[in-house]
Amino acid sequence: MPRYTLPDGSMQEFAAPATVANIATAIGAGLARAAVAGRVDGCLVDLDTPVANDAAIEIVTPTSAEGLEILRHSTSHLMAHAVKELFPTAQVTIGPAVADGFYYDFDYERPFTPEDLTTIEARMEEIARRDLPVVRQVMGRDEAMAWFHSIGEHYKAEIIADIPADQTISLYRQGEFMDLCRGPHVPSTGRLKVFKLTRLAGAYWRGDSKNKMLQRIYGTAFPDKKALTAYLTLLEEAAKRDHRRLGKELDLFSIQDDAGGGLVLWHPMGARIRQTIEDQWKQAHREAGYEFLFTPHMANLDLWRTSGHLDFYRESMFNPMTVDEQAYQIRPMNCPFHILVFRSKIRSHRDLPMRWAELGTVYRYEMSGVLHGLFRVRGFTQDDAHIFCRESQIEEEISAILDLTLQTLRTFGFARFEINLSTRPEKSVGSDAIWEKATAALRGAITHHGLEYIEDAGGGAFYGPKIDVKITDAIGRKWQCSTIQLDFNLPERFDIGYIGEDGSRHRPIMIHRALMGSLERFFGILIEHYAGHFPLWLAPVQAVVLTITEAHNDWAVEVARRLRVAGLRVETDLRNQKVGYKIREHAMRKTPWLLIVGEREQAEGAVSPRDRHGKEFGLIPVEEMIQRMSQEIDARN
RNA sequence: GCCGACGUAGCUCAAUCGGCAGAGCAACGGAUUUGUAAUCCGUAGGUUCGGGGUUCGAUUCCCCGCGUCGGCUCCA
Repeated sequence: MPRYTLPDGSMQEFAAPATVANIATAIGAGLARAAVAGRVDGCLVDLDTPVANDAAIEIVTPTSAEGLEILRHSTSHLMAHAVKELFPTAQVTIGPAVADGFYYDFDYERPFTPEDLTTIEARMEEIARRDLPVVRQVMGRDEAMAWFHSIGEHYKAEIIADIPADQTISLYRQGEFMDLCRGPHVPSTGRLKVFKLTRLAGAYWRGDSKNKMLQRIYGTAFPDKKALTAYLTLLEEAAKRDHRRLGKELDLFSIQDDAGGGLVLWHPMGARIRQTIEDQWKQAHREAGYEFLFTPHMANLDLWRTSGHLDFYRESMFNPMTVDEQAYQIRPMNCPFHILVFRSKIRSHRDLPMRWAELGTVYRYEMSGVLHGLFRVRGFTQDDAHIFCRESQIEEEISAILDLTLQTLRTFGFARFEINLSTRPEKSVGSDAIWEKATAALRGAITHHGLEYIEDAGGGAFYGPKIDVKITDAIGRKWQCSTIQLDFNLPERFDIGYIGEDGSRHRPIMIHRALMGSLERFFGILIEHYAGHFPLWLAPVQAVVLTITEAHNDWAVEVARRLRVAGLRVETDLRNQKVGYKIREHAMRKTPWLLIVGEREQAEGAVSPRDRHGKEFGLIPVEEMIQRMSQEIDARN
């Protein structure tokens, strides 16, 4: 008499071993209908799996992350099934669920077309209507390989060869279609109702550019129509916020062939925003006890040899140039220069910690195909800093950096963070002792802030552990900008040291950190986060004074002058146009405040403000308006 | 770099089967003196991404190049 424990602690008792589906039915018909798989003592299984003994049972539905993943994975099989029916000579390869849906890679003699996608989708719907049971079966390794070879699915056979010997080889059959898969899967194709094929792409077999290029079809699936619609709406919203589009519309920046791909030209309005960002950054760093450095954009190649970049970073570097028969390298990083400054004289333990920041522009070679607006470029400015400190100072410094990081990100309107701690990888430099000590210090700094974190064991760089901070934007997308990395390698390579209290020479700890990462990329993220509606303190034009008729020009100019004196970025619009015309234009430029001046305003020394949402405020004296705007700006922190 | 799609005026887009390259917005000129998201009239604007080919004739078809966009890690 097996007894099954449910997540809420209650029990279900059966006379004989039941399947997961039976248990779901016993709990409720609605749950049974929604169920896609089960979790038995923590392991995901198909619904028709019998559970012989007492066990903890959980019914998995598409409302959970793993249930949705199963739904999508099953939909990818459905797609492969449809493709095999329509194009029998296509070979199936792999087809997992991914973040927003799923994909399946095929090897086929000709490229698929967008029309094929429509056909495949229609066939998928048809197969779903057949409501074919999806059945798991286990096969011997050799038998499975032979069978896949016999039906011409050589990729599948190759995959089997790579599956560890201790793992069971399972296959899933739906009608005539049988695919190698670990599972679990939905019980029948009829369960797949809401899906959509989204795009075609090339993808290398096993992600390796040395291998054959396969054809990838992306799609997505959801538990219900509403969720799919919501997803498509999000995509539209993201497209509306696209920084490349807004960058053009608002005249913020451009990237032109005449200069080169991945090289950003900041136009005046974009440059204003950047200056505001930089001012904010500098102020925060001064307050946090940083000094600023300026270092060159290129250096003798030997410097990069010493730093080791020439060995392990070469494919991201531009080729060196020749200067007076010497090789020079445009910089992909700033750190070696900061080390040279450190090394320029003898340092005492009393000097430490030293915090040196630089808005350092670097150049990195990116393959032409990966360049993408401001997000992936070849020249960008890092808000870089290096802290040289003693071992005993690590935790305190990391803690201070975390403070500065979160404070900075909050200022820019990000409130949700995800913190990742990456620890020692297999290949690494530095002693066990220092790794342990440093990792503990990082962990300590995070918990000291009362923050949650995700530990990525073995995910650190070879030269030290690190903390990465991800932010969530206004439409829920995550971006990693901030990084705090310990470095046990460069101090060694450059043989830097300080004189300790004991009079002997010690190796300092070096911390690399960037809060925004790349100014270009961060700017792109800000544009999309705010959808171009920058908060007042960042807006390139904070207010436009616009007149009703020419009779009010003098007053408009005077209003603008007073705002400007108060430190506000203001323009006038004196054109002989109707107010509606001018309002529309400035509204489209997303100007936060429009200050309308006419007869009444002029007579009373006032303006009639209109905010970016179209809200009107009546007559307000100029000085009061200045005060209101100043308060709005000060509220950013 | 590789696979696929795309490339027409500053922007957004049209141009039937291969037959005179167009519209709206923006720009410029003029009129209008206007109260909360587009006043009217006019003018100008083109190497149809570049090069080559097929053709009487190419924005259109073919080849090469350049660029843009979507992808190329997420394990069967």
